[in-house]
Amino acid sequence: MVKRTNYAGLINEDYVGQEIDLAGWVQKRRDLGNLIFIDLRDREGILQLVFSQEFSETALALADTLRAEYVISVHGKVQARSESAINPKMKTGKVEVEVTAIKILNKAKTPPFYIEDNVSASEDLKLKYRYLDLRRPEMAAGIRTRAQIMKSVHHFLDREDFIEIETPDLTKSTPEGARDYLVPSRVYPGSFFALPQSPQLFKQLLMGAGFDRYYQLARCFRDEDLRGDRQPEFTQIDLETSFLDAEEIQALTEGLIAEVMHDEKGLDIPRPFPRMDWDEAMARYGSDKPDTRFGMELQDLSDFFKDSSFKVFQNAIANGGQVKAIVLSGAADKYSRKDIEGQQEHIKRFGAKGLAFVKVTEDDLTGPAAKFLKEQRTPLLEKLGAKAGDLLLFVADTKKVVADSLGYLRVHFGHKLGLIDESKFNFLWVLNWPLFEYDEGIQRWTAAHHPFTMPNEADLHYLDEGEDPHQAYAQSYDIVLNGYELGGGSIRIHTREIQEKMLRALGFTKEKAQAQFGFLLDALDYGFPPHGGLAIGLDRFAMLLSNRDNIRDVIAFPKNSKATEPMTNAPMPVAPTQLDELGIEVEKPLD
RNA sequence: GGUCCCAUGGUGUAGGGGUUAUCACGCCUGCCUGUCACGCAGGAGAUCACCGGUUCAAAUCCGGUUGGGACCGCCA
Repeated sequence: MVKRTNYAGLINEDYVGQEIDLAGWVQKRRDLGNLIFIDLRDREGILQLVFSQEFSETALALADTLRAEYVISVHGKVQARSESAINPKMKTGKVEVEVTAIKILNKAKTPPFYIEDNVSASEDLKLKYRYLDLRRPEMAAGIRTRAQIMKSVHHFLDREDFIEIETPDLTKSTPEGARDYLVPSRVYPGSFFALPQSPQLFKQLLMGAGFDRYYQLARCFRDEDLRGDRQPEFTQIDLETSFLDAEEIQALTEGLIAEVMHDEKGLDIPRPFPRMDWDEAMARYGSDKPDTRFGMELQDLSDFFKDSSFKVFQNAIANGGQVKAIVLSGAADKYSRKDIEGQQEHIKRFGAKGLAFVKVTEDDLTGPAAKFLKEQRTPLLEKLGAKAGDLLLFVADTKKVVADSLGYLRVHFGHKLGLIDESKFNFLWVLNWPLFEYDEGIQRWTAAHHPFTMPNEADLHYLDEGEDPHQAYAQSYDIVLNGYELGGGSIRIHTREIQEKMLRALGFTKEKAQAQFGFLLDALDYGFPPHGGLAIGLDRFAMLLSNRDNIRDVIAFPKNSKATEPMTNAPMPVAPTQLDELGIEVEKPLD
């Protein structure tokens, strides 16, 4: 086989006159009889090849037998196309290669879907033939964006004197957090390793070991149901530092992100990034990861409607809830009553009992709720900054239901109304999270971030016996990008005293705490430095920089939404002998 | 665990009780020397996901199963 001299996708006018050797896939054949055009595709792009008896009779004959996705190598001369033959839609459209020799390296069956961007094949089919899907330029681009990010991260953190350290994948199951993926131990039947949900405790222990600045592109595993931005295995840009406070860690993170944005997008993101307290984010956006590319903020009308004749509003307020609204500017005529009632169905998922709405006309309000609000039209519009032509949406309920519902509607209509500038990258720090959150399912308080998060200094006393720990806020911070939680971190607890208090507040007895986290508690006794860190979701970062809406698109071999892998058919039942060795008996054999 | 949606040639689809099962792309054959969504002529290709029910008659209606997608719960 002849050595390839160039990538097809990189050939341009500079190469005119040169003899080159290319290798790649047949994207398209256009057979005009004694003149055949082949679009040759390789990892860098597509280039037109010309076959004619003028250049080679043999090559022309072989070109006639080419089909889509055949793998070929060619030798030929780069020529400028005549003015009328230039294709402005192609990067290589000013040139073509006159082929004097061709070798068919392999044939191909007709692929089950077209190898081109914007294919409409089902997700399932594309995953089954993932190696074909990845041939599509937009898919390859996502994978390469991911690689670029990793490269920038290595460069930046290496320059900042971080030490890359690997932590175990076979580790210990922990009761807090997500469901573990378990790995049975052959040597100790009945005992299991767990795959790490994150390297959290190991990286803290590395601080205890004195490494001072650690990082890792860490694979993490969580056995929970999937979403567009969640896969059971994913990668974190994981870092931890000693002796830095939250602001210093944030500044460092901003440097890291700015470098990635510069390298990958050529953008200079202004620093410092905007910051917002968690309470404020929830109040203004109904979300702990607000998309700040557009306004339409939630406005609190609880005081305004305190004495309202509208019973729905009044009752919600009397029961300790809220009334909030969003203003859809100029949208009064864009949506029918039916459209809005459709949205009402959507927010029932969040527990909302209803969605009140009015359309603002020149001197009136219309819609089902109008009669209750008409009298207050002028002060209401003034309070909301609304005007004729606007559509007002109200939700009256508990604080959480109001935030979830209006938070969802804000994002939904923000997209629908085209308020979002898709070219923007709005980074935002969300600070001062609650230390705990109430888990309705198991009826107890759990760590909002994780159990090793340091409370705010002023809130430390809430962890004391007899106090209400649930009022405490944490020294934790999330980095948000365009409405996605890109990453998060915190200052960690570095004394045994506070860590024990924390575990007690979470319902651990002293014995259980020692059994589960004894290795950490003991380590804290041996001169543990103050420390903190953060982890960024590499998959989400790559997804957002590639303008995709599913992290599958930036993972070479992802799972489908049912947590299986259609190409290899994993997971699969295993041979009984394998189970015997592990001392495992399966209740209901699957075959 | 729950809710909603989808399943028809290789791919995307039309069809909502009786059809020769629609169309486009793709595929195959032939013709064609400037195409790039090539063109022209012809052709092949579908147990309408599976099982059961209703009916004289089911791709179509009903029930279930399987597979897939989105969301809630769950998950940082």
